[in-house]
Amino acid sequence: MSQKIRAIKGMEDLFATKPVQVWQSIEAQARSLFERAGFQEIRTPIVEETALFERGVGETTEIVEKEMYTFKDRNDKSLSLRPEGTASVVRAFIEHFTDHQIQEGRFYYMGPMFRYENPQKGRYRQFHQIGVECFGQDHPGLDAEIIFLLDQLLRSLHLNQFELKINSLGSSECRQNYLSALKEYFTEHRSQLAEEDLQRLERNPLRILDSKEPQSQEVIGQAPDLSDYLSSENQSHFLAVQNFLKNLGVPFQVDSRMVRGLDYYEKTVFEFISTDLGAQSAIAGGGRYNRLVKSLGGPVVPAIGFALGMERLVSLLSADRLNLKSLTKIFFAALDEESEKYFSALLPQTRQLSAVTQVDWGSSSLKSKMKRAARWGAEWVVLSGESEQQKGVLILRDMKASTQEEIAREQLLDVLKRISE
RNA sequence: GUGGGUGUAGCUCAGGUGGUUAGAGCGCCAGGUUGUGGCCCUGGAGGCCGUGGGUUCAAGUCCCAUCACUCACCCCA
Repeated sequence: MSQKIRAIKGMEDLFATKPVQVWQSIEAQARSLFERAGFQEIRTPIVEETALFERGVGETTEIVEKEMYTFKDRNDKSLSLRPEGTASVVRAFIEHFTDHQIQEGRFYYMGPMFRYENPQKGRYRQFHQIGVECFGQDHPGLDAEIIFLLDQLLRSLHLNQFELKINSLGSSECRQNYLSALKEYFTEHRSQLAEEDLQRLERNPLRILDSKEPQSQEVIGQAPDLSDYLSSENQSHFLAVQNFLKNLGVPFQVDSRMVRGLDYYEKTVFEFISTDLGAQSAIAGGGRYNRLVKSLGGPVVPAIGFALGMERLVSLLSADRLNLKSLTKIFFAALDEESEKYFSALLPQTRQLSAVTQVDWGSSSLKSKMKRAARWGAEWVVLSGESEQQKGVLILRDMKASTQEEIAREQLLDVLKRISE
């Protein structure tokens, strides 16, 4: 036997009926909500020039430094599979929309993203995101509207057990000031920090704030607070966001230690987390990125967006709460060739029914046909063999009740229509 | 990249301190029941015990390596 080819590590086939239905219903719900909020779908390529992500996501981020699927094409150009959605949407926005007088746009997307990481619960190399990007305004009301949209989506899916954390990172100047203050503070107290965190001190002091090292907690607790370094304009923006959220009835917690891993965020950032998701607690996250459009070569256009992790969300949703509707299953069992031809000729009409219909081709025994019907989950079996042929009738079996009746051929479609409602 | 756990039948898993022909449940196939699924009974197929090497008279079992899966760190959705 030749070597079995398997799916790539961290990439999954999704095929079982129930999970697929859950995905479909999430996607449908998202579309419906987003469209009503004035967003239009955008589908960008999965592959982009590597430089887009380097400049967009940030060259020193974890994602770009060691998690990208990067390769050369036949022309020796460096390409990468997208590790996230925002950079591509911004690129497309600059390419197609910024020549208008009004530089605005509301977009949503859904699709696979790729990061070369070691897989674990809630983390994959190919994973799927649903995201939203909104260009053109820097208003706290919009920040709240975007958060509300995401909150609404999660609630409409009957997701329980999640909470919203928000924070403001301030503008880049505020952040610079804060960063140096933070660095100074941790350097002073370096003896009390854990080994791990000493390394972070060099690379990215912000990360020490959400360190889980027990040893460091005390120092972290007394570290300078980002909120003290926000400019008054940023402070009032953040307060306004909170007030708008209250108006909208969206519960939230301010977490002044929350920092996010992508470089482009500033001002409002937020994260939806779940307590019963294992170590990967973030279901969705996002924030404002007012300078990204410009730094990718576009005009100055403020923007805000979020991304939602499909796999994580799906793992939290129980299929029965989504009340997935399933169609009646009708199985056609033909016992001779004449009956096969008859069922075949019937297909154009049976496919009009709001039912799942399946013809069992081939000359296996009735017993094995019945077995197949049961295994498939058929609720009804339409049976035809030689004697039915001669009498011009069919047998309709109710699999659940284990009863059956003879019906005239002419009545079949009416009867099927009735049972599939 | 680092650490832990697990790899035995299609699936879920048993197989003290090495010992002769590797098991169970479920599933699958056939028959009991000639044209009727589930329940029951009988029978059957299906295993290089992840892979490679080593120790031993003897390895599913011990040792080393390697691969895969999985959880966790890091980071993120």
